[in-house]
Amino acid sequence: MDYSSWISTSLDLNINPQRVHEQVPKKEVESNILALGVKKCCVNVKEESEGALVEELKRVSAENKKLTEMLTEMCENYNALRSNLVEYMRKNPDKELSSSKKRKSEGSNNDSIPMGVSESSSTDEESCKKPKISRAYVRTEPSDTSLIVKDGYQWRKYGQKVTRDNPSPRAYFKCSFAPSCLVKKKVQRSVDDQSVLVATYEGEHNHPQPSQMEVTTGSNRCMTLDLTKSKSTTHSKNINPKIESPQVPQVLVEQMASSLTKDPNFRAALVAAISGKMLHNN
DNA sequence: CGCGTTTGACCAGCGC
DNA sequence: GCGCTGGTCAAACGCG
Repeated sequence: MDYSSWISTSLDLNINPQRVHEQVPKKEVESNILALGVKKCCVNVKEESEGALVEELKRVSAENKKLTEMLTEMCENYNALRSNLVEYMRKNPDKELSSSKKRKSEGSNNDSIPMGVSESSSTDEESCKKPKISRAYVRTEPSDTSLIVKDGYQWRKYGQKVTRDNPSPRAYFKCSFAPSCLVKKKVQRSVDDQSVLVATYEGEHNHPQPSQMEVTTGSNRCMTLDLTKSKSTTHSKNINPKIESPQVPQVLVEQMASSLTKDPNFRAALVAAISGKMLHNN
């Protein structure tokens, strides 16, 4: 299975301050510019600057439209890929499971739900006995050999093993809040795509995230389809993704928007762009 | 010196 | 019962 296609959901927006006025067609920018423009017009009505603002507004609107189209296209691609993947898994039902004789509960919980995150499908009775299990796929730099997944929580590594069905080592982590928090995490590179880390979470955190910022600022990793934060990125419970929901594209959109607005680099670029535009127009 | 990581040893579940 | 395998432990080690 090749993850490289469906994981490339990044908008890849260039937030370089030098170019940001061309690359960030956010409605937020538009509204800000509008608001600023109105204020400015009230104070100092110049036909010249008014014309420039109208032109700028047109340009930003066009960019916003373009971005919307890109997003629509991306969602369509996502749905197509998802369909292909479901079809593939239907045709090869034992491809993923056949390679290992699953032990204990993991076997019944790792049924391949083919997206960025899967979740335990155990019954209510089983869920009372077994910790909730979910998966997250994280794209990393191919040259990055570490098995670190920035998910906002602090983890303590307690072991590493090379498993039979995957030449890449599997790292074992416990939540650093243990023993009060018994959540465990296993991280291993995908056997099909070495640039993809597969993080398997067991259990639920009983405490808030120590650091939300690490998710977006800690590294250059691209959290691909981390639907563990699909409901709200501000909520601490983040290990119960619902990937079967037909609203997944909307979730993706929300997550991307959330990531963008939380990204300090993006915010800085936004501020620089607006400031630069204001100075330029003055 | 304290804390986190590494890594070999050990344990337990499962199939034969 | 034995061997294989995944998961965990804990001493050694490194780093700040």
